[in-house]
Amino acid sequence: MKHNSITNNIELNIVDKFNLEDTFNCGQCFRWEKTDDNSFEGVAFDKYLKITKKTDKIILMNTSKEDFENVWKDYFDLSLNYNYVISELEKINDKMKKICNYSPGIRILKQDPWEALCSFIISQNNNIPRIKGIINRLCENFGYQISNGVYSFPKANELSTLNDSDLDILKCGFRSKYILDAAKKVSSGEINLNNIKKMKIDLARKELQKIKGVGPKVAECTLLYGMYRLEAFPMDVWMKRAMEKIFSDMKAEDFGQYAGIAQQYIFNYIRTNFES
DNA sequence: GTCCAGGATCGGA
DNA sequence: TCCGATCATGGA
Repeated sequence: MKHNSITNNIELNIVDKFNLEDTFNCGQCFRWEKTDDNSFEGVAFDKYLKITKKTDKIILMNTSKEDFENVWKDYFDLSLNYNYVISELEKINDKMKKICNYSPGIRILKQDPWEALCSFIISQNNNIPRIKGIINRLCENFGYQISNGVYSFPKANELSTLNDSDLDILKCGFRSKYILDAAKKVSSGEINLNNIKKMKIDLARKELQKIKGVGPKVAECTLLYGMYRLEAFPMDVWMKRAMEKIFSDMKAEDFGQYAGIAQQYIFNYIRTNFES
């Protein structure tokens, strides 16, 4: 018989400059919200978490040691030394150094591959508040209830049996048929996300783009946020703007093995500093 | 009313 | 291969 695991607060001494607000609000995830008491709450891998920062500590509230070891430690990418990553990125040039200094507390969240794929299909030609709304409705209508008012992200096989009109409730427009195509191909095994995760990146890109509604940008986001491929470098309208204005002499490949993290710092910088 | 949002697809040059 | 129109929806 399975007994309840002991829940408790888990305190982490802040490694690097880990900043919750920047990490959750930099456009890589859509299921974390700030609470009245200046914490954040969200769901990942079917687990709810409330997390907060107090001076020199990050506090994971009411969680268990197992969940920390099995889920959150990886999810928050706690094994990677971001001070080292930043020191490498700063070698690129002075502009990159300045941008690293702007929001050095961002970490790449190691999200579930299917959730990342599905979320970024929804993100196309869309804005972040509406993306969050659509994903909320997706979870409330087709996920299962984890606890009061908290829902899981529906799995591919849970969506694969639906038809187009079932998704009308999401109000996601032309993206419905893309979500269903992805769900069918992933649940049938025609597209195997676990295999793609380990492929050479060019082949991985091609495989993901076999799904309708998945082009270069969505594939790149899936690789970076859902498959921890830090060399992936998503180029959206903001990044194109930044590459023109700031890095006109550079290409994605010039940012090295941590290009994805560089991209995240650049994206956050240009999106929160847009002028003229 | 027009424009835009972490784009992709389609048809026609 | 490249380019413009189009795709739903909602907020500014």
